[in-house]
Amino acid sequence: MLLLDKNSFNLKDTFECGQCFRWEKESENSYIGIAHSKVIRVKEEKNKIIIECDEKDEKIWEEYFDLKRNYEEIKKAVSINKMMEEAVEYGKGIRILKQDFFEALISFIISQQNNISRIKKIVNSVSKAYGEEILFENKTYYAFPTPESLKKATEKDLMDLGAGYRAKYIVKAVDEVINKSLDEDELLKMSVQDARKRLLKLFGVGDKVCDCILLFSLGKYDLFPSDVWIKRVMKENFDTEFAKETGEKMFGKYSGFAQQYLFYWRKNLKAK
DNA sequence: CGCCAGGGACGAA
DNA sequence: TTCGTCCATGGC
Repeated sequence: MLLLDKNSFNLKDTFECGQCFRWEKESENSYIGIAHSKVIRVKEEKNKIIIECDEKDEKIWEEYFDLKRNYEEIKKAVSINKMMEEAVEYGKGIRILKQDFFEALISFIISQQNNISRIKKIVNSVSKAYGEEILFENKTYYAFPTPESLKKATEKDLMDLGAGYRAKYIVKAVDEVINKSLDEDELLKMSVQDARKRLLKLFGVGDKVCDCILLFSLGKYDLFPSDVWIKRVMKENFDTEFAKETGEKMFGKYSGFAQQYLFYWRKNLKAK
């Protein structure tokens, strides 16, 4: 069990800002999620955030929840104008989760041209069909499948689970992970530019999905993944069609954080 | 019914 | 290089 000060960690902001797909609200002040083949509950009580976990796993969750990072510093640094101040204020409890590489790879392939509730639905059905069962408080949950297990899924299987035209992308990505043509450790050793180039070679992985994988699982925080919402907010506020380039120039090593505050704010709050 | 969703492949110009 | 068009699917 990890006990944290509530400052700069809000459950709703972190789990519902669109970065992850396997967390569900359990009650007014608790969420249950599946990550690293474990089910875990995070609660908010008084002024504390409580991560219910085994003592032996604390290191895992410390990394997953990015607990060592000073988010107050980041928020100050990206608050470069009125809009950013507003976006940061709206999403001030966001932490960028460090998710499993294979899970992020497949999940963000699924995310393309899709909406968040359906992404979650598909990721859950894939997990239920190919992931390991986890029993938690007398309920069965399913871990995100290993590459070896997901290898059993054919394109048709994945279509039947709702993946749509992305099914063929998933099959190929799984193959490349299995045969080590795509390897997490190798990506980590590369420069960001080289890691991008490698991921962009994958069938069905373009700029946006590539940046999400790098940001949300490999800790490349100097990227500014640009989807329709980010393009919209950058166009509206900076009159630019080049959201990614402009964002990365403006926010540098904090691009990924800035991007997440903006996405969450623009998508949920601003009408029109 | 048409439009949209955390896009990308593909062929045409 | 850039630009249309198509791709599955469900919610509204």
